[in-house]
Amino acid sequence: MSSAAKTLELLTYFSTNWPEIGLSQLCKMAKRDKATTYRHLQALEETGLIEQNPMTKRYRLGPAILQLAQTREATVPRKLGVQAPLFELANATGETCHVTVLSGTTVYELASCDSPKHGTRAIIDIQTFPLHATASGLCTVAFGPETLMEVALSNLHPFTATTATTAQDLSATVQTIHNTGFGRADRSYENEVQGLSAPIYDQTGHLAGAVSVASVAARFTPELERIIQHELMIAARQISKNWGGTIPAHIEALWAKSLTSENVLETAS
Amino acid sequence: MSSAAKTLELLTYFSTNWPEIGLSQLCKMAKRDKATTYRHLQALEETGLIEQNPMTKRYRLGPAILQLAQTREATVPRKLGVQAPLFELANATGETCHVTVLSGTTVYELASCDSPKHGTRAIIDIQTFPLHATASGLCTVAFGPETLMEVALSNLHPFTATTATTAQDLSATVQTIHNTGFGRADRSYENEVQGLSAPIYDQTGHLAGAVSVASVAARFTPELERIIQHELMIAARQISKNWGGTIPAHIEALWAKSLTSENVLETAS
DNA sequence: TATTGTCGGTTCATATATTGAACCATTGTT
DNA sequence: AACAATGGTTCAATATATGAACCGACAATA
Repeated sequence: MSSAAKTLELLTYFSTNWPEIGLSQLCKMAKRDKATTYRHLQALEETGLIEQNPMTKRYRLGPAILQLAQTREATVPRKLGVQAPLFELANATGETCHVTVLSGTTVYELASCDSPKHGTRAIIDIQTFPLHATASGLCTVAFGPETLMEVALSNLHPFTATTATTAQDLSATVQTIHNTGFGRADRSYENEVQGLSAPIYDQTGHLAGAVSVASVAARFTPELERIIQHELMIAARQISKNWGGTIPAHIEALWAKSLTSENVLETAS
Repeated sequence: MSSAAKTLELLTYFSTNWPEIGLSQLCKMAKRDKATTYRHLQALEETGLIEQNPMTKRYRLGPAILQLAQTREATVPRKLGVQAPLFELANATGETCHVTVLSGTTVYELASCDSPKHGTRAIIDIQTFPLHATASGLCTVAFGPETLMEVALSNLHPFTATTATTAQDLSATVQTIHNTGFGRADRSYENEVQGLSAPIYDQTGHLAGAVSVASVAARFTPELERIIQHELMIAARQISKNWGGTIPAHIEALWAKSLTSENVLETAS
């Protein structure tokens, strides 16, 4: 491990819960020598990536980070951070994929990508996704701010025969998503479309949107579902990373459980 | 210079104007060896501070920066970044000091600090500063968004005999500020108060607010003015730095000119 | 199609910069 | 007053960074 890498690694110990760290503390955390760590901190301080609180003598993240973040934001907009993972997802699943973002109480489409694999494709041509009927919308309701449920309930337009049109229906659907970690819309928006989705997080630590796969219902099988879920996890992790966030531990846990239980199911059948 | 410092220095070459840099390019800019620079970039990439655009093979700032910025913002709010420099300023000048921020078209007080030096102090007890009558307000009009001038013109309330009450007056006052780099309010808000101020910038590169000193007019002398200006420069630079910004070159140039010309004036007299 | 220049990336002997145990000075606690 | 933290420093030992030369890939040029 290079000296530079060791130095940079120190940055990862600063967080909202642990914003200021003293020299000795940091040594314990990073399991490093004091002299070494001190010099590393010096290097970080020179660049303004950290600064020393003159009162407490402890170190905290510095102002230079704000500038860098500014140019990162200006340079790599969200849409750009989505392209590659979405393309991968479309290729791996052979289906049409979307990324949606939550803005206020509305779920907008940010980007989409068709797979060239099949002749028939699910074609979703909308700019805002209904909360109660699409995989993206449901996923957003499930993992987004709680007020979204009210908004969803206020418009339960029945797109198909299976659209959730009562509070009970919707609540049950969302509950399932809470248990599995994946949004699921079973022909509830268009008759021949089966949707699956996963939540995306950004640097705020809150849900920022969802990534989803729209399959043609006719060729939807449990096996395909498992493949899609697997690829959704990858895409959701990557997009979250590109947006400066990470998938929260409880969602990762749901995914892990979700996959193993299905394997059990499969091996049992 | 430590290897870590060299590595970190590479980050400074990324900017909004130059968001993506190839290996060879970066070597030229930093005047470093290719192998070395490559390894440094690797270290930065491991931490997510930079990433490589897979299409162009060039490097750009990475998503980890967003997370760090998030915790920096959560950890060190603006008000905290002001305290130390403001305290210094109050001590050095012996006067009452303020920091104001521009939000929309309003200038709010963010923090203030009294010097214990004098028995008589300028006491400014307002939460929003009039644009046309206070040093902070005028400074904000001069260096902030251009629409502010219209807002200022829409309310030329005459606080004192010297308050600018016509478009011509205001325009002339602002012009002076454009020439000197310092806001100046000559008994124009309160009869016994002489205000001086300097602009503050944040990570967006735009004016974020102003730092000002309110002197008791009775003891205001050219010499004190020079001292205050000098201390204002220091405070404005430091606060800007703490907010992730820097004083733009053209303002620094004004300040440099402003000070030398006054020195000439003084030595000539 | 051969030539040239440039790109990102790699190798390896050299030597330089990093390392950490021990040490010091301060501060706060018992 | 002794003690146990803290942040910070020193210096010999050595692990680590360095850069000239090299490679393969690509693009422009002739």
